[in-house]
Amino acid sequence: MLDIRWVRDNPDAVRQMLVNRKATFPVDELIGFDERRRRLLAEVEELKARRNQESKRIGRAQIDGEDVEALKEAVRRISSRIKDLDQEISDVEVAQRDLMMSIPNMPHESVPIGDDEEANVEIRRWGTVPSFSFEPKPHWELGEKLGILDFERGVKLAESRFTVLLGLGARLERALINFMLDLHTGEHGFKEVIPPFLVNTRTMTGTGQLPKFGEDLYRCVADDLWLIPTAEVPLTNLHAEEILEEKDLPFYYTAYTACFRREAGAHGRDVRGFLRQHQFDKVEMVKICHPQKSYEELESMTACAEKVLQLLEVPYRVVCLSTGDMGFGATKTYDIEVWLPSQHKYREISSCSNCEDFQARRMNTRYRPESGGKPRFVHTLNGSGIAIGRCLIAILENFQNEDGSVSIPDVLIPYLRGVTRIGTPQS
RNA sequence: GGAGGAGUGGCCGAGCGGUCGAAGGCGCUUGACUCGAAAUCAAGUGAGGGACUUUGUUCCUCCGUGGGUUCAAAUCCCACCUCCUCCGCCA
Repeated sequence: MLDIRWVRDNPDAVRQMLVNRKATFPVDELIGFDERRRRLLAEVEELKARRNQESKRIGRAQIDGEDVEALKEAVRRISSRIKDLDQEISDVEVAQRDLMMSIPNMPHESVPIGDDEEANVEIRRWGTVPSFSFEPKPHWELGEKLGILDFERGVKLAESRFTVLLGLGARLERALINFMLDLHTGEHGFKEVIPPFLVNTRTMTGTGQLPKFGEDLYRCVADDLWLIPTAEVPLTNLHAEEILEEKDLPFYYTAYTACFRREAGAHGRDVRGFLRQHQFDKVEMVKICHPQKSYEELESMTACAEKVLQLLEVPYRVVCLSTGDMGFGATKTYDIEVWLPSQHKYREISSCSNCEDFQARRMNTRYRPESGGKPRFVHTLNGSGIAIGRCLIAILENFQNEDGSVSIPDVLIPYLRGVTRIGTPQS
């Protein structure tokens, strides 16, 4: 959520942002609501001041034994008018807030302006793309042949885009989770969290999934709870409605959770394989920090995600998303993309974003400056650290051998109790 | 799920329908005392929004949440939420 006072003073900047993001939003309507709200507020507050004064007068007059009926009647009329105005204000506030909840965040000035992923800017590459002496197979072929990915039974148990992991596939998934959590807690200073996988509407609204993107979420209607699409939601909301001490900033949280996404707009995209699932595992990183530190925190958090791939020795690149490709709440986003030999291109495996105070406003998460003064909004960041399923894909494809077996990256071998290879070599 | 009890400021805890944004205590901040600390004493110490002669004064709102009664609600009524105790069920 943006600051309405800032929007009021900078409507043209907001309009330009909407063009850059290829979004539409009724800026004038919003400003109209705000003007009306403030006008009504001034009127009702004056009436309330009068009512409070007159009521006290009635109390005193009664003690003195005066006749107060006429006074009462006058105040009754004021109260009735106040009630009408309060209702009107509440209606305007609801309407205004609904609109405010649907404006995307202002991108940072360093973000490339463009319509879509074509305008994204590559920042750096790491590792060498493997060259195979044979035609590398896609992960779904490798996984099925090795008996570690079962797509048919996933569909049987649930529906399409659900997959069963078996044997060393499940073990590898779990090894990746443990490896990443150990890295972030042991080397990067994150506190490990196990949050609820279902959250309420308020929490979903705090990070920006609601009200706009409900179609992408699974919902438990009977209990009015939603399955989390990412651990960003519960982790960022840990401090919702709190005033933190400046000296306690920053907070670093990491969590493994399953993530649930309806993929409503993705029909026909990545239909084969494990890349795009309704349920997938992810280790997430969240930072809650001082406003002046959020951009350096974005750089260091991206480095934390990169470290995972460096230790696994999987080639990747980092891109800075353009205004048209960036998420709703972000001011700046780095995507990390891993090399997938079967597709001969880089595919997203992590997304690290600074949201500045956009989510903090929605959640009402503030800190008290040490120098004194009013509480101020914190900045929040989130990043995949990293997507487990896609990481498993990257390992299967990049570490495949000609005989269809897959070698295990050195760093994971202890996590697999010494297993160095999935599938026995045939030659 | 059934039966009871409770929700007040950072914490504990008072609060006859009007002078209560809320006693008292703890904690915290500042000052005095001290070589320094402790103790003691004094003062201050919630949040949000608005106005103005914009660092000070003033107004409005907030006592779990939302309604209602009333000239006036922390205080009365209703619903909901959360927590605690006991019983039942359960990984």
